[in-house]
Amino acid sequence: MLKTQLKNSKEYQPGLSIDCVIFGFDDNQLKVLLIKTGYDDSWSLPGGFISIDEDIDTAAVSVLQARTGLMGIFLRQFATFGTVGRNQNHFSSDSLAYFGIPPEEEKWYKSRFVTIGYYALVNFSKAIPRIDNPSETVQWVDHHKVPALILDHRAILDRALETLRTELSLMPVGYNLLPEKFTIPDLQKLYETILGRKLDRRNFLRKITAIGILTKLDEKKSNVAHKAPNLYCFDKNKYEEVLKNGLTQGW
Amino acid sequence: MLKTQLKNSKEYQPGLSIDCVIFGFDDNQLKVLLIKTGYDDSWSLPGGFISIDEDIDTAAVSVLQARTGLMGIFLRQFATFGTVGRNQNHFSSDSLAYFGIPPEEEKWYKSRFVTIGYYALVNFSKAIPRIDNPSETVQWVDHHKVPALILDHRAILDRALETLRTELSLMPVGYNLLPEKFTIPDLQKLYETILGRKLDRRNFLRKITAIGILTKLDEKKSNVAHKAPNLYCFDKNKYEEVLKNGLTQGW
DNA sequence: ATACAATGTGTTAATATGACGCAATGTACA
DNA sequence: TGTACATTGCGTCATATTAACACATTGTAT
Repeated sequence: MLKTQLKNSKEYQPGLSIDCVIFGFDDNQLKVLLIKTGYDDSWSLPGGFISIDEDIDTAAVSVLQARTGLMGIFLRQFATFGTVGRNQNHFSSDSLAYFGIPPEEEKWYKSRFVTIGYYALVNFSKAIPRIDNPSETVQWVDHHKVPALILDHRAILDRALETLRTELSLMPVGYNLLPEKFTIPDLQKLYETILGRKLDRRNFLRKITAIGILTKLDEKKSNVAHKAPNLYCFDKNKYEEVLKNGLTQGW
Repeated sequence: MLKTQLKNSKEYQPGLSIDCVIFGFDDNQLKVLLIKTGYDDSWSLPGGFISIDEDIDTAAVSVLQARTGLMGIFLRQFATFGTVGRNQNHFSSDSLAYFGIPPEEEKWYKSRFVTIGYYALVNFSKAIPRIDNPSETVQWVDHHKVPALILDHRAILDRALETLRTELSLMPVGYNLLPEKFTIPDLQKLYETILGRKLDRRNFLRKITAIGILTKLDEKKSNVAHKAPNLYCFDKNKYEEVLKNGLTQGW
């Protein structure tokens, strides 16, 4: 949550931070980008502070860009977390010293923080987890196998997933999580993973194609066992159109 | 936005405020509770600051309670607003002096603020608009006739209404906006007002009763022209149940 | 060649939705 | 007093949507 930026605390909006739940899809798993600090090997969501002259949305984009190297990503604010004790006793003086925070800045870091939660959907294959501090680890983790997280990050993650599930029925989400060319079974697995339940193959195909944002390519997936599924891509124009109007149906 | 609380600024979370969009329903109109300050007759959403030792949700409850006298209300955080310039040049030194802010506190008020938006649904007949400063006016305004508002409050209001519309299909909202006993036509008018379009009478009845949260009373509305409609009330238990599971259908 | 696992397409019954018809009720006014 | 009228309550029907399932097709593995 810290090392990405390191200005003087006066240059940041006080008492306010950003935390991002960055989702990716790979190996039929919904993964989340997590960070392990070198100080105490604790895991956390990637986050950062808000420059005093920066929109909160822009700050979120910065965090995302810093961690994944990606731009123009699907990014959405979903909730703000601000119970009183949420970051109480989080930073010890030792840890701040470890992170290179000068003593006169300690008070700022130890004060009460409210955090704005954003979630992002990224194309796993294009995202490169970035480390700007060698003692940090940035890692994709299956959302079923998330370790203990600092502060209330677990609750933030849960809320993000909950939001994603709800929004899945309101808009076509796959576009942001899959590579350019993909198969319908792939897309279905993505939906099943997010929703946490099985869907009927045939009904899924009918519904997803009925939306009208998929283009069937004259190409099949290669190197697969059994029958090779057809490849599809998203029709970006129609996708934008549907995003505006919203979807009606559920899954 | 100010006068509700007036502690020393050090007792508040810096750079962070709460704004509430309080909805009520009366005279077949969806109304919003607005505040006119005595200083320059400008209108704003009721809001306040967050005590350093107070959860943000609690702060929102406080604002609501201070303005409507109501407790145990449906209150929901919907978005956080934080573009850089949103409160730039909002408070002049003159205005702060008018509000009784000592000069040494000016810097705090003039600094950049991020605001957390909450919306509330209240029973109009039970809510008593409260004025804690005689120079202020607290008033219910038809959401179609909202005057110019300060800062980005118009955008906050719009987002709140948008959220309410979406949530209307996800949960039974009427419970919080209507008096204990009400008629189906009343409830329909509420839905129509929120959604901004007409619904078919007969289909509405079918759908709303199918949810199973309404209890038909052995009583008719009195003092009405034409045929007296039956009175209903909400079944609080079933309502809670449905809230948990969520609704599927749309309107 | 044949078994197998997964894909592509079609069918059908149940349910939900939207668009109406019509009788019943209670007030207003001749 | 009784007739017009707006509004309510209940029902019908055609159509759209959904869920559940059958079957032929394809390409790999043995």
